[in-house]
Amino acid sequence: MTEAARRDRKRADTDHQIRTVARALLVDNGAQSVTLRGIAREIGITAPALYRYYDSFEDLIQHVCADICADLADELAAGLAVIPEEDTPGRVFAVCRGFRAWAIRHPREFSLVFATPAGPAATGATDPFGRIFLTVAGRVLATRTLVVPGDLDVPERLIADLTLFRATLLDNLAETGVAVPEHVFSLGTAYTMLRFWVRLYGQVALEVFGRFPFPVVDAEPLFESMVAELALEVGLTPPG
Amino acid sequence: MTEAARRDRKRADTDHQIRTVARALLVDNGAQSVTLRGIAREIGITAPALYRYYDSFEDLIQHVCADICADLADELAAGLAVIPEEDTPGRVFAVCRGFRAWAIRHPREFSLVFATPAGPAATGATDPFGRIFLTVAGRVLATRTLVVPGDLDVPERLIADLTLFRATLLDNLAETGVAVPEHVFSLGTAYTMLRFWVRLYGQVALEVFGRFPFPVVDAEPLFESMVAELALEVGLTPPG
DNA sequence: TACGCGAGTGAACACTGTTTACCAAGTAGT
DNA sequence: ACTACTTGGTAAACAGTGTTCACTCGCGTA
Repeated sequence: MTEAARRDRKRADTDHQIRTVARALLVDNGAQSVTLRGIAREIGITAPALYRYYDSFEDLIQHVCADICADLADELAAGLAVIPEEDTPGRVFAVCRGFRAWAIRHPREFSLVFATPAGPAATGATDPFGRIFLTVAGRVLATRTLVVPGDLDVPERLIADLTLFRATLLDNLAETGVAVPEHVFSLGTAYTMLRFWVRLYGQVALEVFGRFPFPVVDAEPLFESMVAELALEVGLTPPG
Repeated sequence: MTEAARRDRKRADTDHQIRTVARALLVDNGAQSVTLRGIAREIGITAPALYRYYDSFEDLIQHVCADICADLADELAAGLAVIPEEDTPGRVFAVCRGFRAWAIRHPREFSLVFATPAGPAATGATDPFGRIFLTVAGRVLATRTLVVPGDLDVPERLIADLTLFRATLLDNLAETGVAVPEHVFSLGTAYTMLRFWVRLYGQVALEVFGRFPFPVVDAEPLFESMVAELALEVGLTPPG
């Protein structure tokens, strides 16, 4: 029994090593240098051995994506831990700034995770980053100090999707141990989170991909002004 | 002399054919199926011959990107041509909706062009899509019926970049024959355009990539509400 | 002790982008 | 008209890719 456990641990060990090496290759030498043979060579085995751990190359990098998302989640959570729970504006800003800072510090990981068209299957709750954003932002908004549009103000045609979104959110929060009374999480709250995400993603992706319609020399004030405007709209007083 | 012209035309012909076939492969069989040998096979030549037309594979798809952007620009321009010049709200909505419609109709082209991290060199005015957005949106905003923040209201740290942006814009407009008095194109206008672009790109990219934090069943009302909100903020009365 | 399972290997297959040497055709120069 | 040169194209090769198949070798269990 202990023997089987040891064997399993060793397998999990090299499995972890595989993904670690893959990520190292990605950050050091770019996405097109992460290859089966390259990974295998780096850990001292041969390429076909990797098929004992993953069904295909695609399968491997999908798991690498999951790892990356987990790290991003950890970093956001760590940044959030420093800020008192009552300071909702501070927490919101921490998440936004943390996301941008991570994206800038890890542009290749960001590209891999966020610029790869995900099949319709990945849009569910299993989506790695979905959990991050849902959990982190959900915790913040659970303190319900936001000024959000009332349920009657959200566009009628959005109700169906927003209801689904809220359900996903509450499920995810409950799963991580945060119980949120359903009545404090209005459809307006869900709508606000969605708008947050659209602008945050747009701003960060444009900056990382260099797709602003002109050569921006310093994107930070642009980002700061956007998040300040965003916070203002939802009734958060930005910290000085 | 006519002989040389014929030769040049033939060369331009096959050159055009190359990019056309490359795009067809992209659209029909996905990005990973556009390959030098595949393209060559489709037009009845062999792979190394393509090097008479492009320096490398990367060079080729870069030109394909340019073609794609040109088509997008044409489509936006065509949609804009139907709407009278005085109807600024209609024109703004046409651009936004046209961009989304094109992205949904051509998801693979969209991914190729907008989800590929562009080196710092491509962020200049030579960037293919930069010209589109700049030109199209610039023409619209040249009618100056927008309610934009005054120059004194734009965040101080943004002035440098916004000034550069405005200069790029005016240059580009002048280049396409639209002369805009500099005083009607305030920094606030440039700022507004940037905010427009961030949200539009974020929304469309999230939809095409399937990266919303929950499985959206009908993204259109989400898009419509976003663009309506956006228009409202800049003082445009949305059409019924 | 023999069995079986599982990690790992080596060779092969069908690809990929890219380079080199070569070739045929047509233009240009004298 | 007869060279000389450019131009578009080819065949072969090279290094590398994901993937498969047959085959080991070692370890845990019956």
